[in-house]
Amino acid sequence: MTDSMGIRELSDRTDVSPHALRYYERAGLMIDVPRDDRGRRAYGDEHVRWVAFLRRLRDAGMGISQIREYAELVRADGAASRSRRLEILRAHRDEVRDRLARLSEHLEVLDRKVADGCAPDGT
Amino acid sequence: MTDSMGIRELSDRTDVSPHALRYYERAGLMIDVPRDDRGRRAYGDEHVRWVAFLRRLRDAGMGISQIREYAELVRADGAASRSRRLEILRAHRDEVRDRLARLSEHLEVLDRKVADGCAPDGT
DNA sequence: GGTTGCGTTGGAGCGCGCTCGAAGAGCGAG
DNA sequence: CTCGCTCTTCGAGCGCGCTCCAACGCAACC
Repeated sequence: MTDSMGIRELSDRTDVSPHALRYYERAGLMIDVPRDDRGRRAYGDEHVRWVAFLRRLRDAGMGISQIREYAELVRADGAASRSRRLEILRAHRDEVRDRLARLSEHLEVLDRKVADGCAPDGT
Repeated sequence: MTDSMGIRELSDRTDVSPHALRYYERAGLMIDVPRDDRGRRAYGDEHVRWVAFLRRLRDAGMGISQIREYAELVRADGAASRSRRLEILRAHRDEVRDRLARLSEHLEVLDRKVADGCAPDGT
């Protein structure tokens, strides 16, 4: 009854490749990953949650370096950094809003072009 | 009364760098760009429209190679390729719709986290 | 003892979309 | 004649986010 999992299992549970998981660690997105007596990564459920969160930020377009910043805040200061972390999240949320707006404008234009059968010159 | 413009002017009008404009040409996104007697690119208004369209597709997430495919259809077949071109546009529009849906889900989650003040573990 | 299997590390490579630099041509102005 | 300007081509370089390899370690199984 180990309650910890190897890299393969975390990979399976998060749908993130072992290569990418090691990369995230090197890149500072996962700090202080525990090891077993043989030096192998030994993850717990909290890592499943963290990777899911991390992927969410990535999919929302946040860059690796900013996620690292966030991860370091969590690691170093915990609760004390909460307001700074919220600020990061809020700022990124605003960015996502903007991208959403621009993207739906693109969608509109595309829809119109498709509906019109496109201009004669292809534009 | 030249009615044609150099690369700098097209750049200014489209907000795309001269380097990028040359790159687009090399990449097959702009075909048969006319030259003046000194071998310099001589663009017309149709190029302004084409670059704007091209940037629209890029901003909507279409890859260079697919835009090239589209450009080649316009060039080679003109009106005859219209249905195939519409198909490409329609397919990409559907992709944009999907990305829009996923992005707004990310926005929702982010909004919720920000509103909740985030989970204690930073996720 | 050999092989299989799962893990480790460091570092190279890749695909994308530009971006930039070097070297040079052709023109007008001073 | 030289300077400065804008343009040309070719090819290298870059930032991002992985992705993959080579070489090795260690335990278990036949």
